[in-house]
Amino acid sequence: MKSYQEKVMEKLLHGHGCANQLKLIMDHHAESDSSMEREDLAKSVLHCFTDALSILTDTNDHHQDDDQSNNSSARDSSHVLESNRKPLHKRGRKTSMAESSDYRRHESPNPIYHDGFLWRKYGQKQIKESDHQRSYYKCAYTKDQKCEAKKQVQMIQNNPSLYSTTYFGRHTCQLHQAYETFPTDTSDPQDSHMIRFDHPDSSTHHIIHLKDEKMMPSEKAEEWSSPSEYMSSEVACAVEAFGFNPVRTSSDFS
DNA sequence: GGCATTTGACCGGC
DNA sequence: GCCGGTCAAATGCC
Repeated sequence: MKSYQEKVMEKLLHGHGCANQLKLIMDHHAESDSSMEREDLAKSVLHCFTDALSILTDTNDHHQDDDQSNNSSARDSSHVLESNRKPLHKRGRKTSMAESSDYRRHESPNPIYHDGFLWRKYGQKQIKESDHQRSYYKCAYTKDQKCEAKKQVQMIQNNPSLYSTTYFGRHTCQLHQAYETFPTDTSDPQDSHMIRFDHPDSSTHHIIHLKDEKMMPSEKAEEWSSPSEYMSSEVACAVEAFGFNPVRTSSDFS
């Protein structure tokens, strides 16, 4: 019996082969003008990715169950006594987060912007200069792995709704651990997916929000040399034109 | 019961 | 004193 990794690899290799065929046809479109053949190949690629995602989704569900039982014992052993709480004078801000040099901003129509990390909400405030409340999130691994990444989410526009997500600090948590517990519910037809690309010579990053794109497993993205190896040619061309490097992918589950 | 979220209070910077 | 960021008890959900 095949393991789920083998099943996923089989699907991905098939999809990769179909994508290569599609690319060849598109490169030599003068010789072959079969739109039906291209459409079939595109469907095959999409189908392979959908199957691979389904397998991963099922597997993730089992991993989450395992993780929950393992984490519960870890939490018990790291139980913090009441007397170990931070003194009151440690509370409150030290410096403005917006004045921090290490922050990145992203705007999205979706308030629940999934960037591949797990976040825990720790506050919400009505901001004077805005009509909308601002939500504060910490990395879910703040305690376990002393990850100090944070983000703020705030609605900046009503119609159409637009949310600003500002990131502070860098994740020091183990990425693979975050992905293993990352929900990947693809049952929703409105489901959308995102890819993050870090620019090679700067600290900026760019995020592509993909509707109806089926993505590959995030950990694979770092192994590929070209975006065309794991995403649709349309998106890959756009990404390669920008010269960005793929870093990670994620999917919405709202 | 355990977990995440909500919410009011607290804190430090300005 | 105002404001934004954080804490932690209360609350809700599963």
